[in-house]
Amino acid sequence: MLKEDRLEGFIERCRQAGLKITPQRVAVYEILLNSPHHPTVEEIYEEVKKRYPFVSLATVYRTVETLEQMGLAKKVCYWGSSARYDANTEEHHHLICVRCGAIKDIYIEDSLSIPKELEGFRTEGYSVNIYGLCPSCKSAQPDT
Amino acid sequence: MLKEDRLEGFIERCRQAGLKITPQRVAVYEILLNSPHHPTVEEIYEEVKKRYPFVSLATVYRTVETLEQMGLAKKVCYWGSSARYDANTEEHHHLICVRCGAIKDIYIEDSLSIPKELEGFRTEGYSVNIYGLCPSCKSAQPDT
DNA sequence: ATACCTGCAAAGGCTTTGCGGTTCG
DNA sequence: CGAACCGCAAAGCCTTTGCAGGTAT
Repeated sequence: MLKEDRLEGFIERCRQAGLKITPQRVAVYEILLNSPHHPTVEEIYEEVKKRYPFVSLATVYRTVETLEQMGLAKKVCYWGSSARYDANTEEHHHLICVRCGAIKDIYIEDSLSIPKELEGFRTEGYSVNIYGLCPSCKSAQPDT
Repeated sequence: MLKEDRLEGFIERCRQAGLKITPQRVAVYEILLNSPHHPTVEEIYEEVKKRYPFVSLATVYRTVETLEQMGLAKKVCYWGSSARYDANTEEHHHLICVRCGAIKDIYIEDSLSIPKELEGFRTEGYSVNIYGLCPSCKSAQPDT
């Protein structure tokens, strides 16, 4: 789906839900849509600040939480440090740098067929995280 | 590998590394070995306190970090809340309850063959997280 | 004896929350 | 106009750290 359409869809869903369409809110989602590197809240905040210098970090936190509840973004957790967000709703996996925490979307074939019921759990989905060193960390740390 | 052997191995490796074998340290590892539910640091702390009432939370944090560095435990991250630890070193995946955060080890066949080099990353390993509702949360929340 | 380790308490990040003023619809 | 939202600052977790006393080797 195109980004413009996704932004439109977001605005439409806000209307339906009685949520106000504020410039900050739109900016956060738009920035997230255009960030392939799964930014942290802080990073989103820095971007939003370029457009709205008086925005507060709390607003960004509140907005990403709203997006998550609407199913338009996912919190991507990783060892330590802070949470990152991902607005890519297609099926995909993550390539994660164990040194700097960078996250990259990856589309590989996987033939995992997860049963609806597993060990008493009702399953809803799954994710694959692949760990490694990203190109820049790889060259910074030749061998270990 | 048997738990007793793993505990022995841990003690042996501590000796080699010049690390002292303190009762607290051993207790943390032993408790982790016997906790199939991937306890949080707080939960490990509560268990250790049953044996050593004066243990401090900081010690548990320091010990799990040591275990992680030795490769004997892994930090298992999950959305929100606090980190959990896993001393199971066999290849396995995780079944995670999205409601209460409980984590269960799972052994399913997966035929993911991850190249050593992927999108410029040097890969080291991967993990599969399957999300869902655990038995007790499932009954507490019949349908949603 | 002497590293290393522990407990305590304080400090440090990240995230959430309360509140008064503001803005969208 | 009124509900929803924002910015600010304070408070809340979880986790780490500094320090002085204690313990394993």
